[in-house]
Amino acid sequence: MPRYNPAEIEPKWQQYWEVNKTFRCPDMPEANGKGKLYVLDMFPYPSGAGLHVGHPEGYTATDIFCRYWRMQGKTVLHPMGYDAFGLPAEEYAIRTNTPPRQSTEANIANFTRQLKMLGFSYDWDRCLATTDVEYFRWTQWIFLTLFDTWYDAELGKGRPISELPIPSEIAAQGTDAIDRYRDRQRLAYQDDALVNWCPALGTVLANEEVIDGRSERGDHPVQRIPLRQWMLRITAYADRLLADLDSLDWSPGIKKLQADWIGRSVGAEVDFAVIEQNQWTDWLANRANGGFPETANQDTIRVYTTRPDTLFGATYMVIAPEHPLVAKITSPSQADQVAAYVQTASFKSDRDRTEGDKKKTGVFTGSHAINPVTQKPIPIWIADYVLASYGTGAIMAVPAHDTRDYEFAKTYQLEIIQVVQPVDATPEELKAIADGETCFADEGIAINSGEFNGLSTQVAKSKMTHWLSERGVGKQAVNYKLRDWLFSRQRFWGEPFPILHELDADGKPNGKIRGVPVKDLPVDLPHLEDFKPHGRPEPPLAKADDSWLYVELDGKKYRRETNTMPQWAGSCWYYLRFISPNCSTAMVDREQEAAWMPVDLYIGGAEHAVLHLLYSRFWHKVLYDRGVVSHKEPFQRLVNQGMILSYAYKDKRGALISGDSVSEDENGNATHTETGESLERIVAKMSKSLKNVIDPEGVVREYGADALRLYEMFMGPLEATKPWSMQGVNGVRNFLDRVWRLMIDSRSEETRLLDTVKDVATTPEQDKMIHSTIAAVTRDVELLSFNTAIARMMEFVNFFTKEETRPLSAMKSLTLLLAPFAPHLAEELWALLGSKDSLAYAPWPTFDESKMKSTEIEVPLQVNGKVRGKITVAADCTQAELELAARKHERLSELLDGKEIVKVIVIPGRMVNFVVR
RNA sequence: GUCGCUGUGGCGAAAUGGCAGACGCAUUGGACUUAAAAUCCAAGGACCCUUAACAGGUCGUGUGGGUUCGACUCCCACCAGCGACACCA
Repeated sequence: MPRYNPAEIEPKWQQYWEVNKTFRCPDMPEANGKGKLYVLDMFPYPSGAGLHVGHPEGYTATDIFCRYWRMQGKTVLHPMGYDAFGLPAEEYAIRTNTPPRQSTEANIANFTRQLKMLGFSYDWDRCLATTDVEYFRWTQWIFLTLFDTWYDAELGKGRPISELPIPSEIAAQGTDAIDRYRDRQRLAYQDDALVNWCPALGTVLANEEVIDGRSERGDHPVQRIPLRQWMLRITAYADRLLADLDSLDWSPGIKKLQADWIGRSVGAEVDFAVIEQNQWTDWLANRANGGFPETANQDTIRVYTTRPDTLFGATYMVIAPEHPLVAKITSPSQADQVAAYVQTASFKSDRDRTEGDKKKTGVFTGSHAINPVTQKPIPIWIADYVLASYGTGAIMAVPAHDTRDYEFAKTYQLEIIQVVQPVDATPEELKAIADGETCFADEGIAINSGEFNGLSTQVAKSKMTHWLSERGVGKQAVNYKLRDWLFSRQRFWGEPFPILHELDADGKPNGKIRGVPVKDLPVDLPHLEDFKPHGRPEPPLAKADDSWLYVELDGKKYRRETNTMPQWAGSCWYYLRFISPNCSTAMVDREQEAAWMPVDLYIGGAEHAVLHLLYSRFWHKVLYDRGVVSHKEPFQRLVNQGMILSYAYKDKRGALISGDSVSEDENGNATHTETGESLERIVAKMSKSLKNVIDPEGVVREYGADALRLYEMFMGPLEATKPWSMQGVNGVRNFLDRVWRLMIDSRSEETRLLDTVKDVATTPEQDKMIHSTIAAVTRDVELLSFNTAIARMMEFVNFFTKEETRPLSAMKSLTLLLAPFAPHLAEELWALLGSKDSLAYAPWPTFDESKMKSTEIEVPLQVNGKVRGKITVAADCTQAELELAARKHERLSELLDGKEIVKVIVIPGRMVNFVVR
């Protein structure tokens, strides 16, 4: 009667673990254990929809890893929490006019219930949410630290703002000037930025949250408007964020993604004088004395180029429509055209600028600048293919050697001069380039470039840069695609900034700001009556009561900052809080931080490959510079789980059919169960619109949590994208049933071991199976190759199912191997096999290699690489013996008869190959 | 457009230079059963030849080429699917 019944044993063991605090992690790693292991999942956003089958994929992988290493004697830190600020909760609040905290807490409770149902071995006592006031107290504290830090480029290190050297001319202007100077240097600073304002969402968005001119969330249009915003100076850390990637155990793909996002390039800044040609000699002489200025003067346009070697080919210039010199250099005759163009560009979203046929547009300013090497005047154009936010917002255009400039020059009939010659090109290609019929953007040999002729691109670059800097006209420069991080949001449901704006006698901000004193943290969110956005880019917190909004401190009146932080803020440092979640004196306990960091294994989806990881690394480095943490990098090893897809079905009209009204025949042809119409099967992301969402809770109800866990791991490699199949779940459930029946008498009335499970010695053949399975599962778990580990356990079970007697020791080994994968079933069997305690800390089985080997092995015999026979020989057979045995093989000797044997390859224990003619 | 990942039976996959398809699903056959379910056992890449049977042969890991005694695996070129980025000078 007693069949394997997960509905009964799973809640039982979950309760056991909870009551006994089986997975509570000590404050510090065990002194006499085998070391610490910090394994982290990317914590979820607790959406109202509950758990998705994608969540348990990574969580099961880390859980198996943790349970395995606990059994191997490591002290394991394995926490879980919630990234709970964010737009959906606020949108729900706006719809229902209930505080977001309410729905957030309900969602968290639901997520926790669902996660516990899957039997993960988290230390739930460490659970936290980014929305906990005691958590964001420290998020605000970190912001104050960023606010209190400037980046010392010479030392390559963030330092307290009090240590910032004040230039004497600033100091001479008094304390207000000093304050303004300091505010400009802080890692957290305010700037009038062109922001992505999304009217539909009522907020500005980070560049990364805008996709093709539309919001990533909700797909609403986004406009660019100037607004005073908080920025974080992540660009100061660009070099370190790039260089320290080397030390990390991440996949090359993710590293490359990060490196490309940072986008470091080395080139030169060059000044082009916007003057008449007859003023050139004076200008140059002036530069030769004064050198290359820190910032460009009013009469020059500074450009950034990665190809200074092509300067002789710079036949025109382009500045961005937002460039500060636009008004100054526009000639009266061009003023109308320029104004119209600039206005059109400002209304264009990024999508309009980049999408479509990408035909380049622009307008002539009427002014010219002097090319510093040819000393000839070249026209200055305005075009939106030049971005204000990269480099200097201006370029020298070299149409012969840059595809964008080439397109533009062709459109407006601008001059094209070839200055680089390809090294290997056909005469036709050479002619096309020389005639301006083709653009050549690669490296080659300099031509038409005066004294630089004949130099390779690499040499010409450095010689040209040197030439320019000697004359004070240019210098070597490094640029990054990475921009400073736009950190403020005009939303309610986020961390308030711990910043106060000083007010003058009239109650107007006077431009001075200060941080909220640390002792006054946290700054909690105010109570709001109304959550509806008002459609202006002014934050909802501005609607708070005066009692919250206005503060008096040291005799001065202040108004609170009303922006809130983006969702990234809380997730930037949660891995640190898990180490000492209740520490009330610091964001993380110093000693515990040093003991547990870095995170040894971090698993999550690839969608966070760039932003979350980059932002976290940035904060971590600032905290490192300020002595809060002891390691340069937070996440030593990173693994991205693959996406789980699902089958969806379309009928002939393309309409989507729900999976439960589809039947498939043995060839995978799908038909509609009601109409009999044949359907097309596609594999796609799970979505409501495709009617192909799998609900993990339903799977647990029908098959059990152990089956769900096992299936998610058995589907394929962790990092691969793979489609969900309910039949596959049934398959692994079947395996768990077989494990149960291997040991448990399913015909008895009460749950008890089978009579065939006996405490007897194992046979050599059984030993071979036992030890090779232990060896394989151990290796596979360490490599995160869970699908193959499960396959090996299946082979083990298939083998012992056929054995008349099942030695108790073998059954115990299997139970322990299975424990990380299917912990509920394993605990139940472990108890039935006679143990009183949980197996969570039972020693992992060990293997003996000498018991894994057979005495005899079968070796394939090949002729010219084709298998023509097999022989069975002793496992330790030598090369000579093996060859001799092969020659004696009946069929082989027939085939070899009369042939000339050119060569014999003998690999002992593997194969024999005769090469004949 | 650029970069990255992937391509192996009806399906999910395994094997990273040495017997392709472990393991699982689905399928088929058998045992058990009055019967069914469940369970247990077994078969299976395609094609060909021969057969009562054992056996034997050819082809086969997206396509085309190459390296090698030997290639799913390494190299070159291409095709397809998925994903990311996308005027970054």
